Amino acid sequence: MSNTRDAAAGLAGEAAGDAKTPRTERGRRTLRKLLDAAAKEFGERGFHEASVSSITRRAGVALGSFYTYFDSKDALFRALVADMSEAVRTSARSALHEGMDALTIERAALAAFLHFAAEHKEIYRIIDEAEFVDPASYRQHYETVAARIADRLRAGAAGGELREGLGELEAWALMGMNVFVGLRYVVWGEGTLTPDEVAAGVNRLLAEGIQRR
Amino acid sequence: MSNTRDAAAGLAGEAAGDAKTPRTERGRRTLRKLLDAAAKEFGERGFHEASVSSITRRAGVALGSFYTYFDSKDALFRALVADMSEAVRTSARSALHEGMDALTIERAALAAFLHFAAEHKEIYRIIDEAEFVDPASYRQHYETVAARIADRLRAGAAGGELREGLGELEAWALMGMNVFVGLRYVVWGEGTLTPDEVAAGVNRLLAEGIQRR
Amino acid sequence: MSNTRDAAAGLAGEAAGDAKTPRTERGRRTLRKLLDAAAKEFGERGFHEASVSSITRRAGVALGSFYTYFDSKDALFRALVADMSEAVRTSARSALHEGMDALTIERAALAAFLHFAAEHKEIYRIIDEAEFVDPASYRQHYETVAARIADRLRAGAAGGELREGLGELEAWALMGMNVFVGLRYVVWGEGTLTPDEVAAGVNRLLAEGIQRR
Amino acid sequence: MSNTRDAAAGLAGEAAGDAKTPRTERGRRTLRKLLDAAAKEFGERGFHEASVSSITRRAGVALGSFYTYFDSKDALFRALVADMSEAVRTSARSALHEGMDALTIERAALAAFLHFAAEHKEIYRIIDEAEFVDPASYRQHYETVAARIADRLRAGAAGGELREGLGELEAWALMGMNVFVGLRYVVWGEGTLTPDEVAAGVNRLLAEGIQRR
DNA sequence: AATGAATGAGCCTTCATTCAT
DNA sequence: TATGAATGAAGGCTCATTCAT
Repeated sequence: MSNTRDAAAGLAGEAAGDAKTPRTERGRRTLRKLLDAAAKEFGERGFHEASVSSITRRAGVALGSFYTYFDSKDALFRALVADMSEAVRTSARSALHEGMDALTIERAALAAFLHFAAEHKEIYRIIDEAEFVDPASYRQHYETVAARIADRLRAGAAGGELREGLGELEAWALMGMNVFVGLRYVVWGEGTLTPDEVAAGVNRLLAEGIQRR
Repeated sequence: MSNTRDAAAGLAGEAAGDAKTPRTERGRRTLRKLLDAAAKEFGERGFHEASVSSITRRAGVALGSFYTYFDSKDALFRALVADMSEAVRTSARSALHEGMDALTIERAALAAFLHFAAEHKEIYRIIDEAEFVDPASYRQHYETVAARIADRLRAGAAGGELREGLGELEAWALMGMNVFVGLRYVVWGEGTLTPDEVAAGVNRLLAEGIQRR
Repeated sequence: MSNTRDAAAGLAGEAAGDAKTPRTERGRRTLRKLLDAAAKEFGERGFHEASVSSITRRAGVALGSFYTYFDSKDALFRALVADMSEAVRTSARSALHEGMDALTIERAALAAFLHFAAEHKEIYRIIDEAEFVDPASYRQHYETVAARIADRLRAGAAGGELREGLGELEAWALMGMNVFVGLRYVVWGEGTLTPDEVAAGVNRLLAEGIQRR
Repeated sequence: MSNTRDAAAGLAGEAAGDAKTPRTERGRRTLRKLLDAAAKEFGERGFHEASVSSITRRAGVALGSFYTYFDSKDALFRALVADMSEAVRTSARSALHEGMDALTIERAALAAFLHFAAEHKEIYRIIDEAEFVDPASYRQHYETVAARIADRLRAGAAGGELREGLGELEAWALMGMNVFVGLRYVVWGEGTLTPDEVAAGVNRLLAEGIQRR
């Protein structure tokens, strides 16, 4: 994550709240190595199985150096969650363009998310584990995403493309759909459907529902 | 969980796979106390923060007694996940009756799930944490639930109530909706909507979709 | 051991000091089963790896029954060591006959010991481990054996068959030879030499020494 | 052991196989303290009664430091056995000089061993206990020593000083003598005979045997 | 006598964090 | 900044022994 431009932005932003700001270029590189190693380690083994020493070993820095950049293992984890949360939202946002109709927007957002998840499978484990390690950020992540979706739904209704009465409830439902199909078809794979096929299928369900007409 | 009739059934069934069967009545009581204490402890503190010794303290039995009934902390957790997984499915199944139409069935299943979750809030933490502690059972839980939903959707389509082409993808989407609205409105509460209102709202979304017609 | 006549005698004798005497025939059988199971268990796994519960499991009796016959795991071990110690000495004694000359006596005693060890390989582990579990009986065992050997050597010298001046030192040396060749050729085997060949070789060494004449 | 020159050599050699090599001088000191404390602790209480925490307490280092240098209590024990085994052999070897005749060599080797044992009484307990804790190294120790003795006996025979036909069997017998007289007169003491007197007595037995001539 | 559940002290090991260099 | 040794609290698990039936 943190080796992409978006993440770099994220890092400079929210993640900085938990990481200590390096003063030298060398320090900046060390911090980057730690963050990358941590994303892999947490993604593969989960927060509790991951150890600070294996993260530093992976990053190729000394154990003690860890505490030059983070106050604690928890702080690193929080930085990472914030980083990823920001990155997912950024990826969705950048998939949306002027002039798309409301349904197309939802499809594009889901497709973007699925592609993102395909490249960063750690994201599920890391954000899900926040429920246990840092409940506040877990909750905040989903509330923020839901709020965005709700805004789009209301805008669509206001624009006459979507039916009236859509709001928070529908946003959460929609978000749940997206998360679960991502888990099933992207993370667990078994490659039956591509991200775009999944997005199309879900979009139809979203548009028409399941009732025969 | 294990103090409900359903759970008792579950215990005798799958959970027994991980717990050693007591031979005396006293032993049966001790096992029950341990399971109940564990559900609370894991629900409140999560797997890693929970300690065997605090579970036994809660249960009012000696530390060593734990190992009379479980091979390890992990084994207890697995027993609990199996127990809960079984119990959720049982609660949904028992809400369905002959003669319900396909959409009503989905609404009833969701409402049942929400009511169940309201009474057993631990279920979210415990099943979610299985992703980290026992990934196999986590996956199996959701795959089993999805398979049931998919069956119902196909049956509804066959019966002419639902549109053609519904299958696994839609089942996962539907399951995701249910799980997330449960998290938002039941577990996190803030009491804005009752379980039945949530079920009704989601059901409408499911039936018609979001498109204006 | 304890299922041989000699051992039974031993049991009624010294071992009784550590085992509680059963009052009924059923009790006698249970005690016997425990002793036999213990000899196997201690022989295979050593004192510390052996557990009271696995001994009772092997013996086919309930865990609690153990304490009907022994005060502790240590007491059982002591009983066993005494039992074996007695049995080894008995086996050597019974190999000696009137009219044997002094060197033949030593060869017969060693051969008897080696045959005994071949049938009761546990003996090495059990007696050796006494050094750690019950040092007094370890020491006593070897001192008793050495005293017997010393007596025989002195008798041989008195009878004019052996040279003058033999005593405790030579007895310990002789005992060490016997124990080590038993370890090498009987317990660790590799079947290069039979007990009788070993006894013959050692006896020649004993008779003539190693110097060229 | 490790505070002697020989042991220091041993440490750098075989023992290093089980201990992690320290990178700083301070680390080297800590490792040394642990090894010395362990030799005492194992010698006094035996492997099972010794606890890692009492070893570190004795060494004056924190509990956790133990695991900076050893993977486990077992690994420490193995390191110690290798260390001691090496040290005994070294002490014997260094007692032998050019020009000694075959019998003198054996006497000198035994005397050296007895003096060594007098200063390091732990050696008996530690090597003997290897039979239970690490059987492979126990066996290897004695096989190595026996092989050395056998080589010397064959060389003596080739040189015309010892009789023909000496080999492995006689080596084991000789080793057994040495070990047992060491146990009796050095470890258990009672100071009746000095190491040199013991060595002389055993050497005569070895040279002439016990038969009257 | 026999059974098997219950007890709890004790031990090894891990690992986040701090310190000295 | 960087390094790696040092620290010690904490926790899972074993098992000899005792109890209740």
